[in-house]
Amino acid sequence: MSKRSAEVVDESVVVCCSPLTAEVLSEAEAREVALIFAALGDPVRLRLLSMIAATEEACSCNFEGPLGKSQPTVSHHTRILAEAGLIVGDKRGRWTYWRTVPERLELAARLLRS
Amino acid sequence: MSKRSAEVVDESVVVCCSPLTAEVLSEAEAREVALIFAALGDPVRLRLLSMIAATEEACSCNFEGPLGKSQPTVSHHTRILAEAGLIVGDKRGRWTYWRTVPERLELAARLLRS
DNA sequence: CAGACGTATCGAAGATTGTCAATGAAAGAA
DNA sequence: TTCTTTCATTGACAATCTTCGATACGTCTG
Repeated sequence: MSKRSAEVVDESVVVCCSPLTAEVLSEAEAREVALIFAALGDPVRLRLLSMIAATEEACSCNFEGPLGKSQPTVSHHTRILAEAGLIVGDKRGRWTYWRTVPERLELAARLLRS
Repeated sequence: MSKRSAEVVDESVVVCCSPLTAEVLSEAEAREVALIFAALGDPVRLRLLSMIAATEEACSCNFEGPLGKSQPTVSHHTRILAEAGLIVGDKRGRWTYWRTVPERLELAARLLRS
């Protein structure tokens, strides 16, 4: 969380509906959309995302083992996914429970449909 | 082209249909899917892709100006998009004409739908 | 309170990536 | 043939990214 919290997504440029193939992207639009796909462009984060999706209410401690990555590394990746708006974390007690943001995934999918 | 040609996509792991959120990805699957999204995770490549989609039969020389990038840089990005299977190049005479691969974009979109 | 636990942050090492000047290769024009 | 044009490749550098050990922070337990 560089700004305020993991669930804050920069909405300075509103990425809405039209597919990439419908009109040429401006530089600002491209920069924001790239943030979403870049978050999806890492194998560890893809597996992390699918693990979070597999269980509602997944806590970070469940990921280190299956991913074979250290705790700081897992924390780093959850942060990037959260900054891209793809997941949100719910801090309850000592644990942080993560869940996906279906609308954000749907938005990304819409961008790719022609 | 590290292997044979820009349009050859490594199909060692068949990425087919089921969304990321349906089941936990294996490491090999994640690695291949990440290749697609990583290709989409750069602003210059996103604009390049949308430019190619905007005109059927787009030649590389049309991109340097609008993108504000050098010719080798444009070539580098078209190669990455091609290796991800998102575009294919048709070399006719002196020009290379690029076009998108809708099925590949549709596949990427399907991976994101829950 | 002190200790254990889950997570985030810091700092640094190593790998990967984006970029461009220089060069090469292939095709048409003169 | 020689020159020009279009694109790919090479080599190099800076910026970014992935990773982890060390450390700090907040929370629960005893």
